[in-house]
Amino acid sequence: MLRIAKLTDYATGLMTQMAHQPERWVSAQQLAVELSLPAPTVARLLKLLGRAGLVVSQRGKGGGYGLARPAREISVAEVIAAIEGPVALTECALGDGRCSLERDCATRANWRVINQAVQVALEAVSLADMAAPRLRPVQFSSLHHQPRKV
Amino acid sequence: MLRIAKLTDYATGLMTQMAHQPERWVSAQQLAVELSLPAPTVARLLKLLGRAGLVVSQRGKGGGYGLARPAREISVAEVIAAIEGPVALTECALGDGRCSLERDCATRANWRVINQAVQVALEAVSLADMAAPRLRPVQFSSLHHQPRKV
DNA sequence: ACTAAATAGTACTTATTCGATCCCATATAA
DNA sequence: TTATATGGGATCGAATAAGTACTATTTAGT
Ligand code: FES
Ligand code: FES
Repeated sequence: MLRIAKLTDYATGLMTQMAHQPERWVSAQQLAVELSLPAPTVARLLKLLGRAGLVVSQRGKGGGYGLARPAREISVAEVIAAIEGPVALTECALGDGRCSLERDCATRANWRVINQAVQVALEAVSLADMAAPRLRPVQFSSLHHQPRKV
Repeated sequence: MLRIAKLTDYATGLMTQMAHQPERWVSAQQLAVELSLPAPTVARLLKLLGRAGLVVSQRGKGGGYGLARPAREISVAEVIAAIEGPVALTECALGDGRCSLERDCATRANWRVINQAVQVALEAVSLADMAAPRLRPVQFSSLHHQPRKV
């Protein structure tokens, strides 16, 4: 189904929620309650996001998390990458071409191009877009393939 | 890491291989040997692809599989959909909005847009492209993110 | 008619990943 | 000093993916 992991979905939800309330230092507990997610999972995710540099944290009483940058400057691609690692639709797409089954491995080069296309699509959407009531349909004018019947 | 399933990777390999040799009726056995994949798995995949209408089959001696349409008219998006189902990065992206946690579920609408963006990116690449020695970098001229008002 | 070769369909088992939880250390405001 | 919060890691069960096995059906050739 070309799914992102559920944890990644949670993470985007957390980030979007933080984008809504720019008052610094929202606690993991509070976010868990607001999104009805298991608290330990939320805590773990925020740690990951912190390590990736997407959120900043303040320890101790009254502490919590906040977006490291303005919501407009954080893309969903970054959030996904923070949780699942870089976009790599296939195993061989990231280098170490161990599987030299294909003729000269043109396949790998082609997958790289596809990866980049998806990457660009995900970079085009920021957290501010996600927090907005409705994301404007992405403008894909030149990328049109002929419509296909089901 | 935003991976497609390994089986899906196999499937695209199978389709690409068939695009290389347009002589009809390549057997599952032969494809398994050519791609160094386990034969039963290849057989199962080809059945799925057949059910999806992407390959046609001929039973009996001398039979096998072949592309249902010219390679240029089959996109990788279709192959992925045949194995993994429709592109749905998140659970709620496809309807049945059970999780009404978000405010009016703007999130779902936004994920739909992202899904479509990825979908279009995958539709832009055909099997003929994959079979070609090198895929032309996808033309993403119009997909630039521009600041917008709220 | 018989046989070999191939797909069609399904059920089963194993491996891997995902998701959730727990524990303890560290920092900080009150 | 204490309550509260993050930082880091280890662990466990569930869900999913991947591989395997078996039987039935179709078809070309002899
Ligand atoms: S490196 Fe993956 S197909 Fe060649
Ligand atoms: S339906 Fe999924 S977030 Fe609302």
